[in-house]
Amino acid sequence: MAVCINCRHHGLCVHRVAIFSPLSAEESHRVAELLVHKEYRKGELIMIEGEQISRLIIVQEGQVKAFRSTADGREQILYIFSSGDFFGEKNLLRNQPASYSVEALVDTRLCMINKSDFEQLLRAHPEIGIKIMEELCRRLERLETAVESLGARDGDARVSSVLLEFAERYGEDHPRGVLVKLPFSRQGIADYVGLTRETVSRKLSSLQAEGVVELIGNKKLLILDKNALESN
Amino acid sequence: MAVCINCRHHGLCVHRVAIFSPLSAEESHRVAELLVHKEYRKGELIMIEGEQISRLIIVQEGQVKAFRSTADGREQILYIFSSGDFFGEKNLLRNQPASYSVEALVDTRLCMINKSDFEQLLRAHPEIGIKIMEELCRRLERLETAVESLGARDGDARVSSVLLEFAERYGEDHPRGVLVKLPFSRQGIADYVGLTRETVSRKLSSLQAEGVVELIGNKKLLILDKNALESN
DNA sequence: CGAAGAGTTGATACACCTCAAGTCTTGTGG
DNA sequence: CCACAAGACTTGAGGTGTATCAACTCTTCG
Repeated sequence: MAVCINCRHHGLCVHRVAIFSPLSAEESHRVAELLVHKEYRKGELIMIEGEQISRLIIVQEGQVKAFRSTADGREQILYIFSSGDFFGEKNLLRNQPASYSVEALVDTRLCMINKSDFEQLLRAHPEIGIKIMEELCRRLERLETAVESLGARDGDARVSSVLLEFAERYGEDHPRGVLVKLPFSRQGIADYVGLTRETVSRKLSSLQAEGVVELIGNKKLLILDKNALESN
Repeated sequence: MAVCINCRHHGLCVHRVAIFSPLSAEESHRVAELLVHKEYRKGELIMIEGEQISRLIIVQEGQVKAFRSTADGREQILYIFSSGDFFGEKNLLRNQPASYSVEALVDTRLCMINKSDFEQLLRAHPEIGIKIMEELCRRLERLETAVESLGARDGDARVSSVLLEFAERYGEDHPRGVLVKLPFSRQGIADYVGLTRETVSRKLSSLQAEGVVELIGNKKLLILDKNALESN
């Protein structure tokens, strides 16, 4: 059975992907054979807004950001995709070009499945369609919250809510609170919440001065008073 | 055949709904019998954020807004649903409570299909699932654009792009440009693009002064120079 | 015709952006 | 391992755009 090297070394990557969970063990192996793998270094562009790709792309290991660039040179980050997440589905489901660009935040390994294989799989396993719908609903809810945040909340509230979001996704318990590994630089946080890096820096500093968080270098942060963040 | 009065009078409402387009004529009639109808007056609340509804709700005739309310009393409008659009799918697909409230913008007639009937339909007609995925992708793209607009664009650009969006959806040809029936009051536009009603009013006035648009009462507007709006 | 609601316009305040200087961190080559 | 350079972050000062508050006008409808 011709399963790729990556999959042999790291466990069948198909198993990490929620949308393939309806597959039996045997079917998983067959799907694994359809997958093409590719690696990207931190900072490399994986997909470009407007591009017409014809595969579903799955993050096997690593982390990427999906973003749009505006005419005046600003960048708005829409999603962070990690291990098990997929993108490129718009091309498959609606024949539309990519509505955002994707860049690796760290060294990242991807799997890709081409359109016709994917369509066949979808036809054979309608439950995969259900899984995809669930994921699309989850993204809709995330974006609805983002729209609310960007449209109706001030800077303090946006920074607070992004910290809570990161705590939820990337936080780990710590004797004095929650330790969060930040997926972004200050600029990245700024591009995610629609502020400038300077403003994000100032907000974080004042949260630290208030004793709500403790900055640990530039890539980590300890949330001491979660309630204070939630009350924003 | 017990098809409801509304449907007899106005044509089978099932036919207006894109997601039911895979159904044959006979199946449409059977689905029509499963639908419950309800009417709402302008301004009435149809669904409340956090509510656990267990039906898919379809707009048969009229128009509604979907929005979230923030702690400080602001409102962020997320979607405008018109004839043929559906909502309440989060409850069905993910067992999640409603992530937004829905209010009638004009007198509106709705159809509802309950959860188990819908699930049965989805199982019998996987193409309906595909249709729903397509629609979810469309909404994702709309929200991605909204996030970009709210996060990385200034007030002028937001007003320009909402006018273009309305022109696309509600505009009709006119000798001097495109005539747009606005679905919202100034406050509504403000709640849609994340500004205040005063600011929207000022932006529209200055667009009029520049000869880009012509305000016709408060509910209509004529776009004279579409290019000028697009260059924002 | 009058009242209530919606829209406009003006003055002021303030939050965030911009620009700039300085500090801290990270990575690289000697 | 240290020195240095490049990049990231912080902090400050000043400008700008939008919110806020307030007065006024226009529209709608009983």
